[in-house]
Amino acid sequence: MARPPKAREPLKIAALELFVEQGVHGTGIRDIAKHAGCSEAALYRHWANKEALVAALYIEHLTEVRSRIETALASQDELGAKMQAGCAACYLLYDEQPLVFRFVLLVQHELAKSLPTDLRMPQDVITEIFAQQIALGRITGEPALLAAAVIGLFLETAIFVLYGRLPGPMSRYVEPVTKMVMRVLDAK
Amino acid sequence: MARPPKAREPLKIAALELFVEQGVHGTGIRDIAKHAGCSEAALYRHWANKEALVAALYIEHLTEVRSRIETALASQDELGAKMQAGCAACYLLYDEQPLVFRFVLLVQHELAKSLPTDLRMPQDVITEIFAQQIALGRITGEPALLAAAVIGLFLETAIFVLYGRLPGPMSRYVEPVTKMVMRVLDAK
Amino acid sequence: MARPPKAREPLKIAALELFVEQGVHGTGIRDIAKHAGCSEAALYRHWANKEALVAALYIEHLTEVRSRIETALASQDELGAKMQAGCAACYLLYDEQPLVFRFVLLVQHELAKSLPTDLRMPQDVITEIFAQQIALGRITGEPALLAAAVIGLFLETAIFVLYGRLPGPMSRYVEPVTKMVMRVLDAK
Amino acid sequence: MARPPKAREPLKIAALELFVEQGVHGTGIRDIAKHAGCSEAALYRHWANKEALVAALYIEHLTEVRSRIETALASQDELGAKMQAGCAACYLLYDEQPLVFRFVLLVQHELAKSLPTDLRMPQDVITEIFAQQIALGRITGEPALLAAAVIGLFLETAIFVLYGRLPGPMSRYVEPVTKMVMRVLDAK
DNA sequence: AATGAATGAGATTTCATTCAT
DNA sequence: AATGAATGAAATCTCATTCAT
Repeated sequence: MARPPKAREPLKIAALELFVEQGVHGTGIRDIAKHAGCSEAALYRHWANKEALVAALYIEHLTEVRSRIETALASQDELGAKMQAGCAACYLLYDEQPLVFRFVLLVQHELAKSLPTDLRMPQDVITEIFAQQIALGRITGEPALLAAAVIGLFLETAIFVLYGRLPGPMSRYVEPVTKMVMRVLDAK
Repeated sequence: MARPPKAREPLKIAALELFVEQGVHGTGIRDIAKHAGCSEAALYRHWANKEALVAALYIEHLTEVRSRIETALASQDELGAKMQAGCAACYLLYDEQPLVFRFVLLVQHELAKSLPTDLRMPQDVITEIFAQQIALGRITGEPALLAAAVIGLFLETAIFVLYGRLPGPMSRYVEPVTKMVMRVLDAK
Repeated sequence: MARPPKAREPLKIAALELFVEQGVHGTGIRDIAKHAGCSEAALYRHWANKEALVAALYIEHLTEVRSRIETALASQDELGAKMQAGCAACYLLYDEQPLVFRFVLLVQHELAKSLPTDLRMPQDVITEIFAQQIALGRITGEPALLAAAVIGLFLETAIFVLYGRLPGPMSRYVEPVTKMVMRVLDAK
Repeated sequence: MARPPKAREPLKIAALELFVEQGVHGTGIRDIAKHAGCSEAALYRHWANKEALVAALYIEHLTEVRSRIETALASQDELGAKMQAGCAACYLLYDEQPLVFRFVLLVQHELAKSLPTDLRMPQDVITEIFAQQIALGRITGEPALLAAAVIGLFLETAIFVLYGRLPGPMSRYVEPVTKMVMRVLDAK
């Protein structure tokens, strides 16, 4: 049996931190390896290159976020409760693991190309929920448009907190954001 | 009278196009010069360095967007009409000059550091409008939070169109987005 | 009795294939190990390093080729018969074990330095044969020059087949090449 | 007007020398730049990468060799005279510009892939000559096979000189090689 | 015994910027 | 004035080899 990987997790942690702090392009392999306490070459045993590392991190954390949302939404029956639960789940994540949330948020546009096209995104989850609710007659409108509105409302609030335009912690906005979301949805 | 500079505009156009397509970090001086049909050194005649070019472009276009919004908002008295005018102004810009809109939208996070901190942003404009409306008793709430919600709702719709999750043109969403914005604001 | 090594043969086969396809310098240890279905470290259990593997492969296969030639030449008395037998032996090898032939052929220049200088080469065998024949008065000329001519004539035909300039199989050229060789030698 | 290129020719000369001495794989960009007295980056203004430099050098010198052969062949009417002129032209090149000849000779197999498929090779020239001579009834046989035989005979003699198996200068072999070539061709 | 992780050294290549003409 | 050549520094990545389990 070969020795167990000792650099993999430190590399992931270092990369996440530095990508959030300095941006993906602003962070070099050197930086990551130094912070992880290993050689630069070690990175290449675990990921084909820097881009693959970024994509793997993004997919991993995006999937985590998506799962949280799915779990939260499935835990409630009524639309308002679903929205509140989903919002709470994400905003708590923001407070508990700010790096994960920020990474997913900040990196998304840099990756459009190199992602698998069949990756299920949080947007898909929200859009489907709204399609269901429309089918049930609870709300009206175009599912994708409602999803865009709700997600934007929800995310930009987090960005305002991120850039200091609104004071933290994030969780304090669960209630007011949920209310605004429900007004947008204009549910019966 | 001095003859007009020949390389300046082509360089700006090329830079805008390439920054949107490949990102700022992904675009090199050689790329820009080649697309502009001039030499690499020419760029340094007009801007101190690449960073200055990026900042100048961003400030110019952001200012344009902000001015459009200010003009549109000032052209109307009532809150609903203001929102509609501002939304229409921006979404028309999206359809007419998609590069400008995308540049301002996509490049913002890449630039957080290297920008003057006193730059007046569209967010400031919106936040002030809401502060005024609150002072007038037309709406209630925290101005920055309302601004975050409205801007997010408005922008994410554009991002959905950008990535093909919603069909274009952008201008078709002026009315429904305005309606959702007004529901968020819950104006009297 | 010790159990037989399990990785040795797969490594040799994989190395041979990859060296022929990609060149010695273009083939890495990881490539070889992956193709052989074993670990990279396994290679170092059987050879001191990559260079030693290359040299061992080359010497083994070159010796095989040389032995075939020696055996074939020794099996006949008359010069024409010798040439035909040697040619047939090699061209049959080409058809039966194309990798071996190509390896010896293509890799030789890549290796000039790292080989033992006292390695007996096919060229030496041919040169000696011609020296004998000259001593016997059957042919005239400079042995090394005749060897160069005959070997070149013989090898370049194989290279033409290798690159598709002449159709295979190689064995179809035994007779015409032998005839040309005999005309070059101008034997009595 | 920009400054004239000062590094291009020194880079070509250095590359040719080092490739012949140490092999293409054994020669690094560093080596080349140091020998040329310029920076490593200078190379990339003139060629896209190392491979492109190798290919450009090969094509340039191969074309030169091919032109010499074509000129020599065209300068004579009779087959024997053509062969002698072609052989003399190449062997003189070997003596005068040994680097060029060795480079073309040693590098050929490393490049099979990255070459334009429509590159006219010396082999094509020889094959066509023999096809013509066959059409004229001067010789008989398969043009490509005769070309392989003649080229191999001719080249391997040079390789023997290159590796010290035959004494130089190369030009001393013009006459005996031409005679052997004519015996191979068995011309009327 | 055998693995796959880890590494140091070095390779190629990119880049924004400066320079010489 | 304007070009394209040249550059130093750094980035990414590769490689043969050694190490720890």
